[in-house]
Amino acid sequence: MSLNEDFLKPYDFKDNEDKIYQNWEKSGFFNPDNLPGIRHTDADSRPFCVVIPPPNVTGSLHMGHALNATIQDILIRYKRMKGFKTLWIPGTDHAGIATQNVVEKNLKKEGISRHDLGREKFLEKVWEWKEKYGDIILNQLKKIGASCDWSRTRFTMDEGYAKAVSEAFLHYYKKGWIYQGDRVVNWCTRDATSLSDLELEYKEEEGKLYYIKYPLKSVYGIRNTKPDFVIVATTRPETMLGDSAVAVNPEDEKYRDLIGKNVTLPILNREIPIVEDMAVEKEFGTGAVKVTPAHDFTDAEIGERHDLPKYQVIDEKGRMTDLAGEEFEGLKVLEAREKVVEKLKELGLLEKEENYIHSVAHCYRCDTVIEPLISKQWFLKMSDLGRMAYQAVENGDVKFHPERWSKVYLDWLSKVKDWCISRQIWWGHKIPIDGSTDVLDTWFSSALWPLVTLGWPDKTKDLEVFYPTSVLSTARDIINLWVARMVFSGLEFENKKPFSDVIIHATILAKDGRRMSKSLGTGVDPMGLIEKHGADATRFGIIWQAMGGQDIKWADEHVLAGQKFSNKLWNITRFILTKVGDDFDFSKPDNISDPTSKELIEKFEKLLEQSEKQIEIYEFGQALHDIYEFVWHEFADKYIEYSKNKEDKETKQVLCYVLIKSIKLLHPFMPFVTEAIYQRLPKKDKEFLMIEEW
RNA sequence: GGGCGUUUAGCUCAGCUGGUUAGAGCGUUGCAUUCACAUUGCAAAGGUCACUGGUUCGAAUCCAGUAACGCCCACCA
Repeated sequence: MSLNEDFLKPYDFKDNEDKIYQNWEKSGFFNPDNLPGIRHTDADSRPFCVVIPPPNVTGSLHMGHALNATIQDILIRYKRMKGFKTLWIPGTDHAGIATQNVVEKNLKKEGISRHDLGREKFLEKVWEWKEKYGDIILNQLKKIGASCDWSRTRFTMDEGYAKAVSEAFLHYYKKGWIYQGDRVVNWCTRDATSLSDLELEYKEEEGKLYYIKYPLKSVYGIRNTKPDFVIVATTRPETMLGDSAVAVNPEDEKYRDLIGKNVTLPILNREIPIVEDMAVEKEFGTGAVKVTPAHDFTDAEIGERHDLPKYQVIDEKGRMTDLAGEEFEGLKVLEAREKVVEKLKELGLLEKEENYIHSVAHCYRCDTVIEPLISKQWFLKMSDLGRMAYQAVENGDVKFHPERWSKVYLDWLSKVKDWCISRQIWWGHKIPIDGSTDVLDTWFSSALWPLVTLGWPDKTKDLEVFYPTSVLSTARDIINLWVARMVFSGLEFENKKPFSDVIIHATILAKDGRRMSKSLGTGVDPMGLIEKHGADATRFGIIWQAMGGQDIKWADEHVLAGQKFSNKLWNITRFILTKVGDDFDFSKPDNISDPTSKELIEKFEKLLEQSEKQIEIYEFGQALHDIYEFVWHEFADKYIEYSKNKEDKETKQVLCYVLIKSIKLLHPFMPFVTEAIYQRLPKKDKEFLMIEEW
């Protein structure tokens, strides 16, 4: 027979990948409604459904996305070929603060701030931006071969989503689980919004520990033999202006006699009490601590226990308030710090200062130092929800892979605090109570993702058929931020866990083990790899290195190996087509008489069985290694060489069988080249390898 | 302060429940090009499996401890 002309040169991914993807999309088979019925008797009657962790609309694909997309696509393609009704829902997240920041930054180039525009106009700009750039990342997913059902694409601020979010909020509200409270929150003075604990990034910083003398009221001017001061140590002297007590540990001998007495707060000359509290560490500093209930989390709790007044001395913009006193009002925090220290020196009340390294919270988006301050926020009670989410994993309803990540999840939930769900930004879902200008934390809407993508709160067919979904694959850093919250949302609103298995995939690091990041210049761009080596090769390179969930120190050469492997498959096919000519046989050989052939088939059968097992337990890297080893070194290097001086029908049949089965086996990993090969096989009435039986 | 992970060939990593000469990819060296493929084949070099001690007939693998590196959590002001 004559070969297609393109078979006469090496495999060219550029000639094939885009074309093939378009044909897949045109076929409609990404949509389970169009998929030919369940073809397997062993297929579970349940469909197989995955929701994509929606990437931010601001983003473009990074290596983590590429890994995660490949993992999900492997599962989806494998299950589709196994005959399951298979659905992968794509979409994007509005990513409140992140997106608002990007748009603000763009406006800044034109010299405009969001306040110049006003809320409504600014939001128009954000929507414009979203329409223009929001789909980039989805198109990049197509490039990598992701077989998502694009007709079901969702956005966390689309119409249905807004309805769902408000329904969820009101549901909690009616249950009495949502309340408003004056609380110390993590405040980003740049973004002018509160942040949750999970949105912070701690960094080790060099600071100073200041030892300040607070004059003892009761002995002031009476005796000079005993120390006249209580000395407290602090890294933030400016907050002393908001002090309402000094606290000591009740078991601390040094201060036992002083409990209940008063000291005079220097500078402001306010009289404040000395209280006892277990939260105070005897060993730290002097063992006595200043208490600033409006600007510190621990202090707020101490204040609560002792009914202390709260003096807010720092405002939402990070400037000192009138309560800080005339000479400090209006100063920035750091300016105030300097001035307070100066003043204390003047008064002779600064005992000493020490260099001190401590970790300081920063905004994870804009890197500004967090200012804990008291403000009115909305909270969601976590006691019941937290327990529900905890139990789902504890009793094995939801399983983590690798299992060890369940510990991270359980540890966090076992001491979870109420969730501050309000944010003072503009881009997001408005809190559905009249008069509130706050928006909800982005994760409030993300928590509903598996529900809303299937139609909730409406009782849709999709919800009935596909909920709960099967597997969630995601990164470790959002186990608490996102996974835990989806679990309790699912249980609360549909009475069912949102998914059974959670894959926590590897983190891809730069080759030297550092984080991949744009600013460090350590990032590798997956789109660049696809451009250079093809999507199959990129997927191969990624999965080749993804062994057992271990972190990956990225090594490019495996992508090259993947590209070579594509070409190898191509040439194996070319050889077999040339050899068997019109005798191409798609049936499985039985009663093999030739011992070499028999041995090969036995090995192959074992590989098939083993690969299936490995995919089922999410050991994709190992599966790929084994398949590669067999196809290249058993089949090509040995058997094909052996077959060269054999012309019998049996040998030819074995060649055909192993080839066709191998490209099926590899299709979930390398969908393009395998499809390209399949399309060139002499088979009547064929559609796509994508929907062939595995 | 807690928790977790890693340490095997020059580099990136496999090695499951302990069992013959410890494997792969890339790299290196030698040989082979009218033979499906040079994006190739054949062959070779290269490892006291972090360290110490223990269990065992037998340990890269199990146990205890040490060290180095990395990550996460926590209210040390």
